[in-house]
Amino acid sequence: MNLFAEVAARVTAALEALKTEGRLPADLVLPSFDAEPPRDVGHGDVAINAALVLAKPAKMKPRDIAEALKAKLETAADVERVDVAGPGFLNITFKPQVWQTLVRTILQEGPRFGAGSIGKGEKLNVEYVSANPTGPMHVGHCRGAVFGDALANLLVFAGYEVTREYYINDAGGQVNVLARSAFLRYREALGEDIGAIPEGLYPGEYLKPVGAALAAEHGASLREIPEERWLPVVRQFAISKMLEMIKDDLAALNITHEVFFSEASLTSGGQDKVKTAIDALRQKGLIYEGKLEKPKGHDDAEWEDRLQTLFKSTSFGDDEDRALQKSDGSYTYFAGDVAYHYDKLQRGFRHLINVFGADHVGYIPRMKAAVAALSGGEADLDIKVVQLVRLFKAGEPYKMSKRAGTFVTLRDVVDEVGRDPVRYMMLYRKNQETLDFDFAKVTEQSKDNPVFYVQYAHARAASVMRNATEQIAGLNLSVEALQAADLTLLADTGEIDLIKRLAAFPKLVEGAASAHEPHRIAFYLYDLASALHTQWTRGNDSPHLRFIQANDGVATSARLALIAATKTVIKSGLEILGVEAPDVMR
RNA sequence: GAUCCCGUAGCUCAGUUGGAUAGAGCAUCUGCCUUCUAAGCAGAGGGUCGCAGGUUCAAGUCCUGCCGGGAUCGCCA
Repeated sequence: MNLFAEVAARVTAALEALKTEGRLPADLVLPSFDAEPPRDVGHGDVAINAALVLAKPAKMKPRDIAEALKAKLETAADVERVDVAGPGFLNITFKPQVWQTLVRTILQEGPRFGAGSIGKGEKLNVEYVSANPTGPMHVGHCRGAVFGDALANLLVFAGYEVTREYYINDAGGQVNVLARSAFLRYREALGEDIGAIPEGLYPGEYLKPVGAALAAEHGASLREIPEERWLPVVRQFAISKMLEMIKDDLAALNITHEVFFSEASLTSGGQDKVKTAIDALRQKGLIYEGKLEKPKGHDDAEWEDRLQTLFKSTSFGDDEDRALQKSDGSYTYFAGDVAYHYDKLQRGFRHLINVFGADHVGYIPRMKAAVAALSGGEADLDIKVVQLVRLFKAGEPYKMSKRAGTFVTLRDVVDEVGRDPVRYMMLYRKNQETLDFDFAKVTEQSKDNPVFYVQYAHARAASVMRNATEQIAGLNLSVEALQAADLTLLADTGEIDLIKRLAAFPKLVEGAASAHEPHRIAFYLYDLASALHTQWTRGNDSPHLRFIQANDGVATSARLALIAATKTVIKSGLEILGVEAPDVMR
């Protein structure tokens, strides 16, 4: 149930009535308007701008429309009063029972409160992480992984049928580098002195077990054959080991994908899905052989004109057309990605979301162009870019070098600070904003770290429920009993304020889901936790406001109904973020 | 040279798709533990929303041009 959507429906009905009464032009097309919580508490419970947006098309003064609407809206039984304010806002103030009833609604709907608002069960694909299978996940991957996962959770909650995918880049040159690097470790495992790792190969220690496993499985036999024979074997072996490791790393963050899609599979087993996709584009007249112009900033000496197969992405807003085949005829990375997205479309997805790192921003226009071309404009692709994570240790920048193999792995971070703080911190920022991640601060279990603040609110709610049953004999805290509580006793301003924040949850979820912005949930939870802590402390100062009234089981039941509702919403929000909602703090 | 992201309180950042008097945390100052968990709460000070135009009933939010910081830029992935 969404209170604000309900009010919007009332306004629409009132406007229709005014049209049939001839007080608004009968042919008036109603523009979209908002019914939302006002920022200023002095402006009632719901602010409606309908009169303002209608003024021009209806050729009437906004305040006249507002007055007419006011007369319609203020007759509702649950409305305390309607004010026309400012240039023509309608401010509705509800009677307290609206808020009291909302507590019951939340208890009835439980974890479904706020869910299912916009997805309508439509299929939606979220592709995220997609790190190269050449080594362990480092902390740079972490943000995209957490963001994608929380976004997927959010969209599931909003009612989409979501598939989480990981695109494995197992077809390019870098997996051959991986294979040669693993082969070196294999020779090392056989007792050879391999010396320093040559330039251009991966130096990381994580390949040692792969080498050892190869030695255990193949003995010395691989060493006896030429590279063109051992390379595919070692490559396949190393990739699967790397994927195992990556899946373990993701599991440490509670992240799982339903589909791992192999780039190499596009052109294996006698098929060529890349060609199929290019042919589909060719049929639309979007493929040609040509040369690309030299980019402006390019060094003149190195430039050389080459004839390539190009996709006319400029027809879809890209700056230049993009190469699908290299001059030697092999496919570009982009060509494989085109084929992969063609495959997504053929699997019936019309809503696609890709999560990219900041280093891939230049790739966005061509990807959108490809999806627009392949789907004939039927599918939407949203590409979310997560900006860089800058590591700090106690305020000092924390340097890492990928070349020396001394990068901070995702696992290092999770082991050091824990899964919940990592996830919350990664989400407590807009995705387009660069993120400073300070080990010292995140490890600090202080108010500085919002995850503890929010989790503490949940634990505090659980604690109050536990204490109540101990202090009041025979108190029934089942959901059914709490629903039956006399909720008209919830009349304190702090209690009403807390309920109003709960009431905002469904609309907030809707906005976050349609904007693909999970961070809004994280910030909302902080506010909600704050409202609970506030009311708690008011009870410290004024004992009659405490949730538990040892001599009054009736009042206690009503307040615990509110606590239970708050606990439910905090838990729903934390589940979207993939963060635990503990009943006890350690 | 071009594209994308960012610019809001001393610092780190929100700002509900254009709403009314721009918010929170940290830091500073003043209070609250005999208490349902002080891992908490209340209050004060702190602003030319980078700059300049434009769009309209209304702009931190949309458009244009600058300034500053970051990322990216033919066949890598």
